[in-house]
Amino acid sequence: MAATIRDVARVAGVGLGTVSRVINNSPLVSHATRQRVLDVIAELRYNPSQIARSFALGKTLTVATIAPFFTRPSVVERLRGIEAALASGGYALVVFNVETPARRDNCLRDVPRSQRADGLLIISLAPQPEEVLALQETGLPVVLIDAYADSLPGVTIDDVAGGTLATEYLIALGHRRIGFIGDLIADAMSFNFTSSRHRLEGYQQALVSAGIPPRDDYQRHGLHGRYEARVLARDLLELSEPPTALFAASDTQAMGVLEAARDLDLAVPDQLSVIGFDDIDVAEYLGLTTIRQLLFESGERGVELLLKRMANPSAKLEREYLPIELIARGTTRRIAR
Amino acid sequence: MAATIRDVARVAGVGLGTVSRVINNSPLVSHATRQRVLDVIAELRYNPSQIARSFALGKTLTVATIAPFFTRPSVVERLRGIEAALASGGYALVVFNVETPARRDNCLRDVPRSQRADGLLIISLAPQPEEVLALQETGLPVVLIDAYADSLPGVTIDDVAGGTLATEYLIALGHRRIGFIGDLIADAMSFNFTSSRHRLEGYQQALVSAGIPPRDDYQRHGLHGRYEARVLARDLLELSEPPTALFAASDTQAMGVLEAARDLDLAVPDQLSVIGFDDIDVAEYLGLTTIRQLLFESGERGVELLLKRMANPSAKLEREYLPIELIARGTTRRIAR
DNA sequence: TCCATAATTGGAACTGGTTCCAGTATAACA
DNA sequence: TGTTATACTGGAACCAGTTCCAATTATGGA
Repeated sequence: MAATIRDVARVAGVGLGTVSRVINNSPLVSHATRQRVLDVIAELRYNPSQIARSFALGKTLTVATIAPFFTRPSVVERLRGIEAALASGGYALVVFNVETPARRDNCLRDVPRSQRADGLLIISLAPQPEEVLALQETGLPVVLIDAYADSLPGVTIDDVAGGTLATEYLIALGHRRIGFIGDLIADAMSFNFTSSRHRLEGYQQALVSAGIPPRDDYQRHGLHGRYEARVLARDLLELSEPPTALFAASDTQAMGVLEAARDLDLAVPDQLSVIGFDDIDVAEYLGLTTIRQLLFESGERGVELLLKRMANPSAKLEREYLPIELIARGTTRRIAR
Repeated sequence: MAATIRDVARVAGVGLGTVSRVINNSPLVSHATRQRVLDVIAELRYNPSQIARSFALGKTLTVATIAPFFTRPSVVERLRGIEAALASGGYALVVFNVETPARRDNCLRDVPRSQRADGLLIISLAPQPEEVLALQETGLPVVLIDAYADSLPGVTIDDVAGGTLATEYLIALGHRRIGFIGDLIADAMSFNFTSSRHRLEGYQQALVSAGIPPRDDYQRHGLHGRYEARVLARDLLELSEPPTALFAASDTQAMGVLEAARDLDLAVPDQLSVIGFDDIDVAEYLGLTTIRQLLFESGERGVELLLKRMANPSAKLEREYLPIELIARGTTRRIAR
């Protein structure tokens, strides 16, 4: 059986409180006593129990993260930022991966309730109003990353502006027939992902502003993934009057578009321009034109907001917008009208 | 203040034990009593405290994972397998990301000690013998994934065989001048990564078996990463007698090789064959020939071993080898002698 | 030398669950 | 009707820390 603080106290011939003070580097212990206690700790190979400690303190020194599809490169990069920021603050990171709507709902309900963590980060999932209420009722500090909900703090980008930026760029290159490939609406609804929807909005706005009527048959939606995007894009590119440019709501989907182009022997960018979103790691490798967002930083900043909120739960609600940037690479080009 | 089990007991007019039994679905409660308690629980919005629960049970219902560079696609995929397997067992996953040798050592020392978790999975890092001892002393069940250490259970592949498989394939295609790109030895040493080293061994063995003397100048090592591999490969390909085929110790590095070939206007596979390792997601997209290993499954199997060990810590040491498989795609071809 | 103050120290009470034993009510049966 | 087995129920003891108050010892100054 592992030694407890009482064993240490007994063997060292001191009181419980003294051992606790030694463990916690309290200055209220004489040098001699501290040394004696430390010796006994080493002798008994005593390790304070984190659980007991958490219990007594009422803190877990842990932050939970709910992330959908945490293998998606963009999510991974955010998680990395989160982990880095937490580790430097002495917090551990518990990760809940969500791959089904049912699990999304369960996690959103149970994780805050379980009091496993002192704070919660939610990535890319926007809680519904009633879920927000339930969250607030638990009193657990929450910060959203890449998602927005009324009365919850968060770190996001302006996805509508991102969609506009991408589309305007294509328009500026002379494209008029511009297609969009994004997440399945129903799917996005059940998870309540919002980014693809907002990017689509931005896309439509840009078209309208340029006097180009958005065409329904140029907008396709499917499960998020390279393969699905490939199928959608192939379909789109086989229209009798196919788009000359495609805007994909994520780089992953843009990769599917590139595959579709390859399938159909369409040269990119000569016959088809492609623009993605996120600027994930492979985008550079592929020479993919895309909208860059600061994924790692979004994690870092989310943690910062969360820690602030944990320190002072009644602090005013902060919401941070990270910048986006067009990264022009080799999958887009100017066309003659 | 949140309600406690005592509040519920008082309001419901029952004993502590009864409430506990209701919470834990014990059959030893009459229907009427159960209902009354459940009503009070709902009324008070009572949520059992996980911490107190853990404390009383002496279990955290949590498993910790130490992973190096958890943004590497191969690591992410293993983590996904781990998370999936844990979630179905009701365990939460705490992740520690290691990106420096110092943090590696800290994590390996502190995580088991802190008793934050009921079990520990270590990915790709092989503990040194003295670290193994320290681990065993804590009594925490440990399973290694993609790593090997004496007297610790683990899930791995045979990396030497993988290196041989890749190299023999290139030899069978007629290549005689075969280069190798792998992790920096010093770097691998300080983290104690072993896979790249073992794949190199397999490579050398295959060459020797085929009567091809391994050449030192055909073996390059650098920090793990696409960019570093690109530089190494460019260097290698500019030798006066360059290799006709390159074996990269990972798909990420193989991507760097492909970039290098592009830099030097070498057509792949016509002028250069490239083979990678892991079969990560993008490998298929790139048409990269590679050695496939079952990453997701390695996480799942690791969890299974761990749970078994947690249930019975004195169970005999199990070590599992997952199969590997050559996936021939478009970056390799037969050459004339 | 004595007293006030500061520096240490000890340990009871507390955190919120689980467990298990003892006690009570109820049902079944002779 | 009494006896006994069975079904429930209550709550003390326990888990291993932290905190804080009271007690003790040391220090400094008059």
